[in-house]
Amino acid sequence: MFQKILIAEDMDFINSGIRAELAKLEIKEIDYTQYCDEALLKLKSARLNNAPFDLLISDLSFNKDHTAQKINSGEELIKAVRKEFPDLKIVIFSVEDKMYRIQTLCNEDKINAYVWKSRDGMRELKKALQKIHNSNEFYISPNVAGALSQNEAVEIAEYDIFLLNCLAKGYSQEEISAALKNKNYSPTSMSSVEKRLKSLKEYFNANNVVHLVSISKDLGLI
Amino acid sequence: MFQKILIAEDMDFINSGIRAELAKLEIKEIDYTQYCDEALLKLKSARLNNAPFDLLISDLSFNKDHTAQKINSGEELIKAVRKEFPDLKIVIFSVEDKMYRIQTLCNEDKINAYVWKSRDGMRELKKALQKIHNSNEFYISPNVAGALSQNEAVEIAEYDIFLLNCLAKGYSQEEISAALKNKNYSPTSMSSVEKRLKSLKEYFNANNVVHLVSISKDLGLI
DNA sequence: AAAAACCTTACGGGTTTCCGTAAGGTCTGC
DNA sequence: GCAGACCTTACGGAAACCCGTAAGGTTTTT
Repeated sequence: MFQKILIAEDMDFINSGIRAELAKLEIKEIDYTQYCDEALLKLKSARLNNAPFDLLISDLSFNKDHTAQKINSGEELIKAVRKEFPDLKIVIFSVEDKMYRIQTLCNEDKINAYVWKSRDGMRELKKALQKIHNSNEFYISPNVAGALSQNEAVEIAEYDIFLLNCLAKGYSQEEISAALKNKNYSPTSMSSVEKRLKSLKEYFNANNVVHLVSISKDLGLI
Repeated sequence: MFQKILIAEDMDFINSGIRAELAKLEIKEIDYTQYCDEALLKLKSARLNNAPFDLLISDLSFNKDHTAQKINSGEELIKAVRKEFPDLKIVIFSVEDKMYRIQTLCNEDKINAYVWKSRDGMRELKKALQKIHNSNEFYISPNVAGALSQNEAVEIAEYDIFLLNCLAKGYSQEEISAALKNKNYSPTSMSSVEKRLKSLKEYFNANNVVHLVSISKDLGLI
């Protein structure tokens, strides 16, 4: 089994749960942190001391608190870790079930397992550790596996996210056009905004822009 | 301290964490369940056996699974428990920070503590147990205490929630009027819908209906 | 180099929403 | 019983959005 595991999880009651259960698996060393910056530091420090971690288990959302952080989310942490440790095995343990975010993590950040924080999340976490330790197979919780089996990934550009965010904030199309100019996006005309919104509505099968924004919130795009 | 505690929490990894930490507090008996129906049954059964629980710690959201339930949420569980056990101390331990839902629980369901599942959630859970055991004082996590200190609670009628849900589903105002007639709400004219939406926008300080729906989702109204 | 394809923008017309006003009905207070 | 307040609805005009078409510029393909 894994010998040295780092847990990056901001909630103390979840940290306790994971540590209590993993302790039963005869894992020699289990360390943990509630902060992303400290997680990266611990990984680096361990490598320098010739006693590297062989697994990182990380949450995705880290609530802000008084401690200023350079790395503000699990996604940022995973990117930073993957850059620095290309071969380290990484398990995401998250409540997130939004298709868009899971796809990005699996396809771009090359995580080794995605475990959904469901009722049987701990049981699945253990299964995932078993599976990825012995092989290079990828593990994903059955309930969210559908996020990856879609024929087409949701490919929404940063431009579109910006549009949707402007809509959600109550901007008119004229104001959206002005905001696009402000941020040096291209194109910026109102006609472009109209056309892009029309195609987004078609893509998501939305009846109108209210529906579009509602769907986007449900999908976790904004 | 409390002698016999029931934990109603659907996630196994959180159950583990809470039990592990509470075991350190010399609480004689800690039972748990992942299902609402079973929670109510356990409370009733214990009373019948003359060995009642003196505390219930419950989550709010319980994901559905294959096991059919009559009670489908923490809110429903709390209502049912409060009806049957008026004096039982109840602590909510939840990730929920939406003002609207917290207000309803505290004002209507008379819970004894609301502990937000934050980074220090476990530490706060312990503080809450200390506080409510010794007295009838109410405990709420500092971070979400603001939800109760608002001068006016958010008082949105069922009619308004219906309106907002229709909007989020992409209905036009004409379609909303028809849906209101269908459900025997009153009033139902398009003019009434216009006027009610106008006043909701004013109430929430929304620029337009897209903004209104976005705010409503953020507040947890829909 | 030229043609074709694609992108951006403007524009006009239709539809929906927004907003205020007015009329009629109901409820409340005197 | 009546006046005043409030609610519901209709309506008209303005504003915003929706949609297709057309023109000009840029990129790609031949």
